[in-house]
Amino acid sequence: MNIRTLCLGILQFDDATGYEINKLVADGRFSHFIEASYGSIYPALTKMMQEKLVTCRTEIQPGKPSRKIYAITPAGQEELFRALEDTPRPNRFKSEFLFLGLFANMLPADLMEKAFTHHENELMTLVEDMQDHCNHCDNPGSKFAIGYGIAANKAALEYLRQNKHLLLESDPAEPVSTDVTKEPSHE
Amino acid sequence: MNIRTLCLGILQFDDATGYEINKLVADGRFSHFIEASYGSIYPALTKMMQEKLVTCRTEIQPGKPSRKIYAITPAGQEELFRALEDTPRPNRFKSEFLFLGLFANMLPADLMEKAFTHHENELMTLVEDMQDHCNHCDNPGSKFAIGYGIAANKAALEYLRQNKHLLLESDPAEPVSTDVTKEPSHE
DNA sequence: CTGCTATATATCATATCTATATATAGCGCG
DNA sequence: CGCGCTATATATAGATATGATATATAGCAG
Repeated sequence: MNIRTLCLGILQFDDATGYEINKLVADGRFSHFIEASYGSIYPALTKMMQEKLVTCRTEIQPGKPSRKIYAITPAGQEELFRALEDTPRPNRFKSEFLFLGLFANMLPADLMEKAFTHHENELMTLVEDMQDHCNHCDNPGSKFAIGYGIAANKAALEYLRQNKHLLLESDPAEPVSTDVTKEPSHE
Repeated sequence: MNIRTLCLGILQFDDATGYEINKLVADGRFSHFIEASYGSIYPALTKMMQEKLVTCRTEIQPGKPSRKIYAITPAGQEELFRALEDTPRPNRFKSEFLFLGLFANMLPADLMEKAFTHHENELMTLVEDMQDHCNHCDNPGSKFAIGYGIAANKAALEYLRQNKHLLLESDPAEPVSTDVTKEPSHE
């Protein structure tokens, strides 16, 4: 699945400008599926217009750049549904925060604590935004997707809260097990 | 955070060849942090060798391409820990499966069902592999990361199972049963 | 003995991202 | 009232990364 399919999919729901598509992919309702940015969206739209997969009407705005509003054509829909038949690629999850965690014992404690706090806030905000968004959403596919995201991120958040002590060597006050034979004093 | 930092981070734990780094990033212990592939790893290593951030010793194998084993230098460690001070970028999660879900009501039911089954199996395998991996893992940072992944993906899997009916046009009406016993249908 | 997988380096064409240029409007702030 | 900031809107250059392939050999299954 590529940028073309993403754009066609968005246009299948509603006509849009390149600017609007970018917003939807960066922040909005289409931000959890496929990555894209200006540099790929505008060329994709231009090319698909040449191939008659989309049409474009120009809305002149006095004093502002004209809005080029794209709409999907029947040929575009064919291409879209053809592409959707391919087995979707596996989910992609990448976390720089977790990468940082690999080096927890080699880094200053305050740096790690700052990172944990930051990440926790990030997850909280994300879950709240998604829950908010979920309420103002009627499309069942979107609702399902957001629900999926809420479930996964809530679980991650809970895991984070319950296990951060494993990397924040902070609370030795409450040792988990008393019959450990090995001295954990190394490093 | 970029490919350079990723490579330095891997080499911080152990010397490795470009081939091995690629394996670790594609499949292995370092597959949940930052994306990379041959085309970016080899050039990064070459450049970092010129900059003395890594060293390279060549191990000649008769009949096979020589192994170029890279090791991090003190300057490389400095660069690594410098880079780790930057606030990690937010987690990235992208799912083509969820994108497909947006069009559930426009696509053939069997296509959607196939996609759901496939995705469910994918998640199951992933969770199992991670649990397996978690047991044979001593590094606390790695353990934490895998635990995080297990928590999130288990929640996603559970959500999937409990909500797939929302997109699989559940026909909750009793279908083909000629038997009118009260036995709840299951399959 | 053929095909497949694994080891191992390397690069090319293509795709994509990041950052910027251009232009205007509106808003808050001192 | 101007200053900076944000938002709207298109577009692209340059840097970066991906995906596929080339090269070469070994081991294993059928």
